Amino acid sequence: MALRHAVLAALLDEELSGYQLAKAFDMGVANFWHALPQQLYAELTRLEKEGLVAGREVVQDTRPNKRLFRVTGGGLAELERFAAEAAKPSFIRDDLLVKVQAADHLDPGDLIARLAERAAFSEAKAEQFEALLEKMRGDRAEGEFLLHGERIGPYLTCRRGLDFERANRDWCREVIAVLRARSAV
Amino acid sequence: MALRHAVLAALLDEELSGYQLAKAFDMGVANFWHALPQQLYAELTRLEKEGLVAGREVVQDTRPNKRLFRVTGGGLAELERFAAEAAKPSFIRDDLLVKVQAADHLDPGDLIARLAERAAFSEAKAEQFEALLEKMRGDRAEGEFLLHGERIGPYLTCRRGLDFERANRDWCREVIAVLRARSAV
DNA sequence: TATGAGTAGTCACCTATCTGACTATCATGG
DNA sequence: CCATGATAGTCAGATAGGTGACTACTCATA
Repeated sequence: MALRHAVLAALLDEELSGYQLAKAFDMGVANFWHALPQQLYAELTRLEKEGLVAGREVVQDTRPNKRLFRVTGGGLAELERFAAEAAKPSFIRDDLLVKVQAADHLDPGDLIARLAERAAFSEAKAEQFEALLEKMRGDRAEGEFLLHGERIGPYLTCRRGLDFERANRDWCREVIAVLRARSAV
Repeated sequence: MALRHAVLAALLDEELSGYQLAKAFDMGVANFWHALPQQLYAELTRLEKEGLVAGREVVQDTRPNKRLFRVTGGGLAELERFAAEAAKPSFIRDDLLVKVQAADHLDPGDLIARLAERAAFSEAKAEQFEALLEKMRGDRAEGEFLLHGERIGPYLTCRRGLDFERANRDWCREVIAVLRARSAV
């Protein structure tokens, strides 16, 4: 159950509402975890009950009221504990890879269409990540920022996300090229 | 529910028992999916009930008997259907990334230890994949194999797995270097 | 003046996946 | 002769994660 830890990690730098957190999980946090809003609200409720985050009601006149959450000392301790235990090895789990595995027995046209979709998606994601990275490091050079910046955690995970999406995009294009070349023969 | 499709894809080229399938899911298939033996036996039972795979009993005198499964016409049709529908975008979901996201608030020593573990793990995985790729393409050059080989699906997914693990390894090493440099300041 | 998009959040259910314990038999090494 | 590991498979139960439907208010725009 690392969703709870992903939530804690995302709340470390900013006080966020469930709604804002859901947005974060669609952007920056998406580099390392994914969750739907419903899961996040549920997790925040649990975390608050356990004292790992603290919420405070913010009354807004022009919009619906919201609850902002921040990580408590207990929450930070829980993250420390989590960071100290061995991380489970991660693996790709991807529909598209399953389809390519079966490529020799399937219609290449369908496959090429899926690969092209994914290449475009990964390209767009990569651009988002690049923009995020630029925003985080400001006008500093990357080396300088990584050595002296205050919040490098999100930057480093975003870098991993960027490389991942670029690799996805390149792989999709290579597979498309291979399938096309074989069809042409 | 793509586990069923991962199982079908894995059974396309070879007739396998549940036990052998579990081994495949620990090696080659691990490039795109992961599952425990229990899940595989359960899935095979379901697939057989739906007529997507067919099992046959093989009596062995020296070992316990086993059931070998192959994909039926219905199973292949199901894979075709699956390949034609849009693939869900995949995302990294990784404990280690969660930990790095929180890096600015945690003990760097713990983190560096986890990163070093992962780098070693990814390095080992990458070597396994390299060996698998060599085995698959035999003495042919890669370009030649991809153009004229018979079973390129598993090769292409393995290539993706190799790149993924190499990227993991490199990223871990970079993060370690950054954390060390900041500690030294 | 509807209509849709954005903000903010909740409920109920379902299914996928993981954990841990279990039964067998045979082969190998110490 | 006993322990270990490989082969081959099963069951029960827990938890994580996903799906779909829903409320309610405000703002912009067509």
